[in-house]
Amino acid sequence: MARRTHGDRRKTILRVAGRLFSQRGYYGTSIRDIAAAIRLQGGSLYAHIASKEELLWEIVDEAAQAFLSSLEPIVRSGRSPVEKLRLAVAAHLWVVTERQDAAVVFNHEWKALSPRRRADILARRDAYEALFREILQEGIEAGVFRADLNVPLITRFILTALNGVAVWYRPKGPLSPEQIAEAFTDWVMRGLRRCEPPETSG
Amino acid sequence: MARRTHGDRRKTILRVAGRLFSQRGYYGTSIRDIAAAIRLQGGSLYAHIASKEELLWEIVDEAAQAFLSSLEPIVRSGRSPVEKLRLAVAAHLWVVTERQDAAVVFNHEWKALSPRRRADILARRDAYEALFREILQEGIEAGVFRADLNVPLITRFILTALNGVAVWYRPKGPLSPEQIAEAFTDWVMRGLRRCEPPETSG
DNA sequence: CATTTTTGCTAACGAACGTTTGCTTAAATT
DNA sequence: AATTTAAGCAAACGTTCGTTAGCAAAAATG
Repeated sequence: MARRTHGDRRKTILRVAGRLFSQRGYYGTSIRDIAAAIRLQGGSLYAHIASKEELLWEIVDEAAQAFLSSLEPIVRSGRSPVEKLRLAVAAHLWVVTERQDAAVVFNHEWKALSPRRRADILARRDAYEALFREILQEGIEAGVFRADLNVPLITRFILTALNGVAVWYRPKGPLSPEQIAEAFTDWVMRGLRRCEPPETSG
Repeated sequence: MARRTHGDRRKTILRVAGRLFSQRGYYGTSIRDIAAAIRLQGGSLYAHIASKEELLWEIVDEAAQAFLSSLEPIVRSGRSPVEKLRLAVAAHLWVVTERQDAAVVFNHEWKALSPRRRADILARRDAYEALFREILQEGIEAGVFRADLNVPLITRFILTALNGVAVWYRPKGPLSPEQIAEAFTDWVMRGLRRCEPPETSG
């Protein structure tokens, strides 16, 4: 059976820290806040963690991994640009809704990291954005997306709008991640595609 | 001539506080940080301000005013929905680029306000969003925008993408606010409009 | 020029911060 | 049952926080 309690506490701490960091920010959350949320004394956390920044790092690092590892196979697949974009949007929204706190912290609190770790996260954020740009670029070169798109700019618009979902999404709200993905894809795609007569009637 | 220095110092403090709050966040910026940036001692600021939160409030309140007062006349004008949306996007981006720090602080640091002030800001933020929704709704009812748009959702996407510009925009960068507005409007509008043959040649 | 007001300094306040220490209890291992 | 290991507490460390008090220089006002 191995051990039961060991590591569980640590995961609880990480989960609670993620929630508080996402709600109040890194500097707005104290070690004692995190401890109190699981009915511990502040100092007791240090039996499980090395430092407050380590907590932030683990949350942000895990989010970076989640984003990158979900997008890479899509970009590398042999699908069409349109299909790639559709999947990429869905994948991004999957991470954003399934790991909401980590996504918010990843997007808003990376500045609180040490310079070395901040640089690491920024590099991976850039790599992610570059993968997204690749899809748009490919679509342009394949002639399915309009050639006059400002790819870096539009990519940023898309990613910003998608990341914003992490801030307002509520699992018990009226919209499922799939519905959000569909509405977003549907709307975004129209802005990208070259003008063609509609395929369906209506 | 009235007084020369009076009020200047205060405005300087507000400007510097806005910059630091936007770069490091409210909790990540200390009174001594702000003071040091204008070569003063921490305590000296209190000859000009009542509290740190007052600084945050003035920045956020001013931004709220700027956003609302720039959008209201557009929504109330007799223009077409398409023209209203174009102007609204341009106005939003004008505020966001011209008062960049305040816009970032308005979007990211309002949580640090006292409950009463936070509620005030949230109400005005909601009012702003409602004005934006009105434009989309009007466009649907006029038959120029697609009827199947999820208006609250798309409005959120648009505003989030626009607010994101406040984070990455650089006045000395390659893109002017006007270029950003044009690319954005151009792209967004295609996702909203009902399919029609283009009116203009080219 | 005298005086009031503004501006800034130094020093300190009490509170909260992240973190460490030493001790105790509980759990797991032999 | 004895012993090692893990988990948590209470208290304190040194630092930084927002803010205040008392005093000095500078500027504006009469």
